[in-house]
Parts: sequence; structure tokens; C-alpha cells
Amino acid sequence: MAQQPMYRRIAEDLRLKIESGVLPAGKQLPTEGELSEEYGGASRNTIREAIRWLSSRRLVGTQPGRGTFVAEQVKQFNVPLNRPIESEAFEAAVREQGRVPRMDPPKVEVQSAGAELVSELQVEPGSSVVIRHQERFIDGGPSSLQTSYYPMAFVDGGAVELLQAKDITKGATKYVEEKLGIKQAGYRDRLRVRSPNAGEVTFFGVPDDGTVLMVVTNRTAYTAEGKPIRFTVTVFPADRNDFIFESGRVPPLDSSN
Amino acid sequence: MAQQPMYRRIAEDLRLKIESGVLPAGKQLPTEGELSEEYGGASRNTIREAIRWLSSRRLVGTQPGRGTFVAEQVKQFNVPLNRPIESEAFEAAVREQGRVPRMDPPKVEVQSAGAELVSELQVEPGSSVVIRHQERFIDGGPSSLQTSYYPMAFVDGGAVELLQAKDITKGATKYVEEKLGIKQAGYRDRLRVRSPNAGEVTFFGVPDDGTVLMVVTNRTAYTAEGKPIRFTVTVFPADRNDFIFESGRVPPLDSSN
DNA sequence: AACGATTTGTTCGTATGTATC
DNA sequence: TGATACATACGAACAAATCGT
Repeated sequence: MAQQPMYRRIAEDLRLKIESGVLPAGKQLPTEGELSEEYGGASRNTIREAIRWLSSRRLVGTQPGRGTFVAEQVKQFNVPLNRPIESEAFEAAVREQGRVPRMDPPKVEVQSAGAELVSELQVEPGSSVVIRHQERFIDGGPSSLQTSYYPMAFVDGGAVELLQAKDITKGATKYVEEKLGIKQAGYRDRLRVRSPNAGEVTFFGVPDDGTVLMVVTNRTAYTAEGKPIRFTVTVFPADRNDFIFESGRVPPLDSSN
Repeated sequence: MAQQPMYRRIAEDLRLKIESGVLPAGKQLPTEGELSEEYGGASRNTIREAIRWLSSRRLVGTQPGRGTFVAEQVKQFNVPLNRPIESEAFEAAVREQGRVPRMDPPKVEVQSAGAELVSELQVEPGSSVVIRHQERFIDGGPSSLQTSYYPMAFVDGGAVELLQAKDITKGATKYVEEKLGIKQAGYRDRLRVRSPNAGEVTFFGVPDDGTVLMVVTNRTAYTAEGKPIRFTVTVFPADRNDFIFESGRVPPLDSSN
């Protein structure tokens, strides 16, 4: 029975201290030098391996120049999948959970459709697509990045507000329905977990060490005839969000949870 | 403008080679010693930092004694959230996607309810709970771990098969309804991402470095009166599964995707 | 079955860089 | 500005896993 490497045993010992409350959330760990002494003169590199193991599990966080701290438990936000994901729905969901929403005005762009969009929106390769991008915040901190894609044909058909860099107050879905008579009959979400890209690391302020992951929800909305009318990508940090999906009749969700 | 550390630049260079196809999936990278020479005599530790960066993003995988290999793309499985999650539904979903399901017979256990179960099942603290645990496989590889919890009162009331370590062919939900007249009216899923525990690392055969995460779906099923009747936890490796949720009317999902 | 060669994993020591207070 | 603490980088040695002989 081979025993575990030293850094692993040290990490395990620290993990127990954290989970048992000897080292409470927010508390600073001894410095690497101190831990080195504490654990029988193990090399500072070995201590760093142990801390890295804890860090990759988000049990601790390191801050250059300050120290290593036991991770604070972050309050989870419940992302309701059964509801619309437009601005008003986001605001309502956040307020329901007793928190404060904020949204930047959308950035609008026109690009030619790449492979994914061609498949999701069923448009011609290289045809123009309207992109509406919005940054969202909860309690002043970054919450999510949302990007919606519409066929340019919608704008040509009269839905010109899609090109304006401001919120469509009545909701883009309703707006498209009123302007073009294109009515949403349903949608499909696909949730996937992946590493953040450079822009997401910046926006969310997460460490760039591959430990924090993102949940990406791809929502494709369809008409009754099965024609896709919108493709929306929303990116959330995986460690601060739960995704709630309800089917049939269920009692209301206790928002304290 | 501070430039990036060397290990990061090396990692970025290797990342480009991987993403551009110079290093195709499955290909072995040069050994650490060779890379050390390639990158201007950088120390082997620095090379290892670069590889660690790639590894934490699942771009490469290392195998002691063998080498470092570009990660193979794993075929995603679509987990349908709109459907039941009992054995038959799992089998059907897997077959629909052209793959081969397998399930071990369930392990049954009785435990006293801890805090989470007390809250989810609304049972008395310390009261007995029936636990049914099942391991599931797709194409011979580990797919998911599912654990369902029922109040012991169901067994006392006559649903004795809940205690037997074999599949309830008609489905546990239907069985409970027939035996006890307790009818499921709806359910709520909560998806959350976390690190695997020791048992999950073993079962799924994933590296224990905190890089591979799990998606846990907690499903609580309710009666029309809002009484919880079942609590089910299913654990999936985050990198091999997409979670699909449909609302309203949507065209069928192309299972090739 | 045993051994040696190869490759990654662990541990040490040391020096210097950079962020914070 | 100096002191402190984590981050990067180097060099070295040995351990452990793998594979072919």
C-alpha cells in the first residue's frame, strides 16, 4: 500500500482543518514559510503544491502580496430555465431573490454567420447576423454575459430596433412578433461546462488557472413551424449559479436556499 | 507593460499548435526534456508549468511513464431534463442517441436523514430514509451515478420493493403510485457544478487534480399538494455531457450533434 | 520474471520578480 | 521606502509508472 505524496497529505490535513471549522471562511492561512516549518520542514515548493491542490478545488484562494485565505462561500443565484432570459426577466428573477440587478446597455454588431450560427439559425453561410451583447450584474458584481443572434432579414423586414444599441423595453421576442408576425412557440436550452476565455476571465475577475469554469446556456428559440428565430448564448461562472428547471406542478422555491 | 511569464507563453504556443492541428488529437507531445530544448533551454519545471496550464484546460493529458498527449474530443451525451430519470428513461435516451446503455443493479441502503434530506424530503431529523443507488454506463464507459432517497414511511405503507436490490421494472414512481396512491405531479431540478469526491474520481476514472468537474442534478419530485416524494441526486462528468431542456414546441433534436 | 531505458511525478534548495501594505 | 507574501524560474536528484527486451 503506497502512501500518498507529502503535498497531498499536507493538503488533506489543511482540508480537514477547513471543513471542520478550525480554519473558518475568510481566515488567512499561515504563510508558506510558516507552513513549511509547521509540517516538519517540508520545502516551500511542497507547501505550494498542497496549497495548489486546495486552490484548484476552491477551498482556498491565494493573493500575491497578501496571503492565502480560506474561500468564502459565495451566495448562489438561481437561474430559472423555465422563463424568458431577456432583460426584464433577468431583473425580475434577481429581485425575487432579494438582490439588486444591473445591466449595461446592449452592444450591437453585425457579423457574417459562422458555422455554428448557420446550423443554429439556419441561415446561409456568410449571410449577415445581428448580434446583441449585454453585460449583467448582481449586487454590483459581474453575473453573466449574454449574446443574442438574429437573422439580418428581421431588420430588413422592418424590425429596425434590433440594430439600436439600447434595450428593447417590451422585449425583443415580443418586438419581433409585433413587427414581423414571427411568433415564438418554444425554445431549447443546451447547458455545457467549459473553461473561460480571455474576455470572460477579465469580465468576471476569476483566476486564469482553469479552476473556475463557466456554464454556457445556448438557447435556440423556434416558431411553431420549427423555424429558429433567435440564438442566445449566456455565460455564467459555474461556482455562483444554480440552474433551476421545473416540470409540472411544484411548490414555490424557497429563495433563501 | 509587463509581458506574460515564460510558462504561459510556452503554453500559448503549444495551444496554437494544438488548435491549428499541427498537434492533432491523440498525438504525443515531445517529452518534457525535448520541449525544454525546443524552448530555448527553459527549465524542465517551467515546461511542466506550461503543460499543467494546458492540462487544467483539458487540452492535453499526461500519463506517467508514457508521455503527454493531445486530448481526444469526447463524444457528448445529451441529458434530457424534460424526461424521467429512471432506468427505462436512461436506456431509451442512450439508445436514441445511437449508443449502448448498461446499468448495474441498484444498491439499497437505509440511513437516518441528515440536514439536506430533512429539508428536501420534509422528513423528521434522524428518521429513516431508503437510499437506492445505481451506477450507469454508456458504451461500456462510466456515465453517471444516481442516488434516490425515499421516506421509510413508503416502505411501512406497503411499497416493500423499494428495499429490494433490483430494478423496479415499471419504474419506482409508478410503483409508489400504485402501492400507495401517491402520485407525482411535478419535479424541480437544480443543476450545480462541483469537484468530484474520492469515490467519483474512482468510478469515472478522472484525474484527481480538480480540473474535471461534475454536474450534479438534484431532482425533487412532488405531489399535487406540494409534498416531496423523492429526492434524486445524479452525478455526471461535466466534460462529456450536455444538458438539454425544452420548453413549448421545438423541432426534434438532431442526435448527431 | 527480471531488468534497463524512458517518461512523468515528487521533493528539495535557491534566487529573483511582483503585488500589497 | 521597506517588509512581507505569493509567483516565477532554475537546477538537481530520486521515485514511480510504462514498455520492450
